[in-house]
Amino acid sequence: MNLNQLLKSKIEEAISSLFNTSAGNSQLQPTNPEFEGSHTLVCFPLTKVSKKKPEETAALIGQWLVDNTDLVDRYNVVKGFLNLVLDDKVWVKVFQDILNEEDYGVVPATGEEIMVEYSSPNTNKPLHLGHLRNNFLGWSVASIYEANGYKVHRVQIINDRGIHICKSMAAWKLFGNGETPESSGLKGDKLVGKYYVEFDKACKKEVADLIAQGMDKEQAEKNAPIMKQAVDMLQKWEQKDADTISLWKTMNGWVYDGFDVTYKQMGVHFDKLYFESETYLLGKEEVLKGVEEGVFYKKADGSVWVDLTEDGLDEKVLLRSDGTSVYMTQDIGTAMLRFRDFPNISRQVYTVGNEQEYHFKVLFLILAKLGYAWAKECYHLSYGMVDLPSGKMKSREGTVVDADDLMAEMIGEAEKQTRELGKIDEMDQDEASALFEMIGIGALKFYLLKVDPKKRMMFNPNESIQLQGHTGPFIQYTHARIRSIVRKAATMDIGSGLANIDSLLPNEQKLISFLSIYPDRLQDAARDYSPSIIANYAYDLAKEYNQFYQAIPIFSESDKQKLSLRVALSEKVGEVLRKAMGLLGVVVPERM
RNA sequence: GGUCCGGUAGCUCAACUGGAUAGAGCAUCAGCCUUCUAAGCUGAGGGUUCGGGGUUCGAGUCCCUGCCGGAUCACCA
Repeated sequence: MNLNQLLKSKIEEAISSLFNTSAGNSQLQPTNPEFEGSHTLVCFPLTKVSKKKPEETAALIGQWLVDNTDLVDRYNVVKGFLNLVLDDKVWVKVFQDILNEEDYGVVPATGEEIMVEYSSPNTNKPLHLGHLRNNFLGWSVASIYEANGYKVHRVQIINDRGIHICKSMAAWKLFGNGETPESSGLKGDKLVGKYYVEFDKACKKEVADLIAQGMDKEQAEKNAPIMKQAVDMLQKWEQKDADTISLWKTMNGWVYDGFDVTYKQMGVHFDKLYFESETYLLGKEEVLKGVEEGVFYKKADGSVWVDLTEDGLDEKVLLRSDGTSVYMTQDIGTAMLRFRDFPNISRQVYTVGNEQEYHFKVLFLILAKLGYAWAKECYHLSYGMVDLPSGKMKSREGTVVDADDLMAEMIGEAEKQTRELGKIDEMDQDEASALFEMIGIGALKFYLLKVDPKKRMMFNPNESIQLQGHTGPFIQYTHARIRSIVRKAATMDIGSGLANIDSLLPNEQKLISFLSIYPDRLQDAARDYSPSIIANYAYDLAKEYNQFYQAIPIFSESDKQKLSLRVALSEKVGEVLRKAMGLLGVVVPERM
C-alpha cells in the first residue's frame, strides 16, 4: 500500500471514529509550499458529517491522527485545510521501499496488448516539423504504455499509392533525365519531393496557359497535360502496368531509404509497417460485404454510402461511383488487417493531427456498425498543429520546416554552445559528438513533448534551440551532475544503511516525496495519452534536485548514514530522471 | 451556418480534473563559482485567467451567453 492510500485509510478511520459515519472518499492534496506539511486534507466537505465548523473538524482529525497513528508528527490548520506533517521516519521508510523495488516505476506485464500508430507519411515528400511532433508523441505514448505493463506494437500506415506519388513520377519522367539519389547525391525523399514541387510548378503554368486561351479554371486544371499524365499513371498503376509499377517501386524505394535516415536520427522505429497499396482492397471487400448485410447502401450511380445521421453526423461516401476506394475505405481495411495480424490487441491508438477528428469519429462508428467489438476501444490521439512565428506551415509557400534540417541545426547549436562552455576539453571525439547529438535531439524532443498534445503549439526556432531553463538539456545536465556525485562516492567508503535515520532536511523530504509520486504520474500519462505529464514531472524533479544540490554540500557531511542517504537519494533521482526522459525518447549523458 | 477545439504574466507553457495569496521558463533588474559540473542557485518586478451572468462553503477549471482565433463539415488524403 502506498503512502497516500495508507493516509487516506487512516483518515477514514478518524472520521468514522470521531463522527460515527464514513465520509466516502476524502480529498487529500499536496500542501501548498507556503505552509508547513506535505499532505493536506480539505475539510469543507466534511462539515456535513462532523456538524462542526471546518476549522474544528480539521483540528479534531489532525489530533486523532497524531494520537492514534505513527504517521503524523504534527499538524496545522489554516481555514478549512488540515496540513499534515509526517514523521520523518515515514519518509525514510518510503525511500527505503523505493530503493528495494526492482525496477522502480515500471509496472510488471499485465497481459494487455495494444497497438500504437504514428508517423504515417505520404511518400511524395520529406518529413517535416509536424511529423516530428507526431513521431515523438506516438513513440513516447507507446513507451509510456510499455512502462505501464502493456505489450505495445508500434506501427505506421504508409500512404504509398495515389495521385500524390504519381505526380512526382510524372514530373520525374518529364524533367528528371534519369536522375537518382546516387547521381545527384540527394537524399531519396528529398529527390522525390523535388519532383513533386516541379510537378506543381509545371502544372500551374500549364493551367495558366489554358486559362489564357479561354478555358475556365476547373476545366484547365483537369486538362493540363502534365495532370493528365499523372492521372493516366494512376490508372495504369491500378491496372498493374509493368513499367508504371516498376517506376513506382523505384521512387518509393528512394523515399524509404531517405525516411530510414530520418527515423534513425529521430530515434524511432516500427515493429511493423502497413502499406496502403496492400490494405485498400481489403477495405473495399469489407464495404461490399456491409452492403449485402444492409449496413451500407448503394445509390443509383453505384456509389456506396453509410448513413450516420442517427449519430448526429452526415452521410459519408465509402466507394466512388466508379468503384474505387476513398481514404475511409482504406482505413477500414487497415484496421481489420491489424486486428487479424494481432488478435490479442484490445485497442488501437492512432496518432494523427486534430484536423482529422471527424474522420476518426466516423471510422470508429463504421467499425462498430460492422459489428467489431474493439471499435469502441480505439482511440484517436489527436494533437494540435505546430505553428511558426510567421503563422501556419504551408508547403506551397515554402514555409515548411524540414525535419532533417531542423535536427541538424539543433545538433549544430548544441555543439556550438557546448564548445563555448568549454565542456568537452576532457572528452574524446566520439564522446563529444555523441553528446552534441544527445543534447540537440533531446532539446528538440523535450520542446515538442512538454506541451499538452491536444493543444496547438508555437514553434519558435530561437527559443527551441535554447538549452537553459525549462528544457531537455537542463534535465540532462542535472543527470550528469548526479552521475558525477555517484562516481565520486564510488571511490569512497560509504555505507548503505539508512535504518537509523530519524530526521530529514526539508530538501531531502521533498525529494523523497517527488520520487514517490513517479508511479502516479506514469499512470496519469497513460490515462491521458500525454507525454507532457512525464516531461513536466522530470523537469520538476530536476529543479527540486538542483535546489537540494545547491543547499546541501553532500560530501562535507561527516555523519556516514546521512552521507549515505544523500548519495542514495541522488542516485535514485538520477535513475528516475533517466527513465522518465527515456519515455520521451531522450537519452541522458554521464557528463556534460 | 452546424459541430469540435482553444483564449492564463511582454513571449512560450503549467496548474494533480472544483480547493488556500494562479505557478515555471524566456526576457528585464539585483546577488552567488577556493567546496560535489554556474547548461546551476537565490531574490525583485510583472495577472480583471477574453467580457458578462449563473451554480456553491469555494470557479482558471462546471453551466448559460457574447467576443476573438483555429479545425472540420468533399465521389481529397
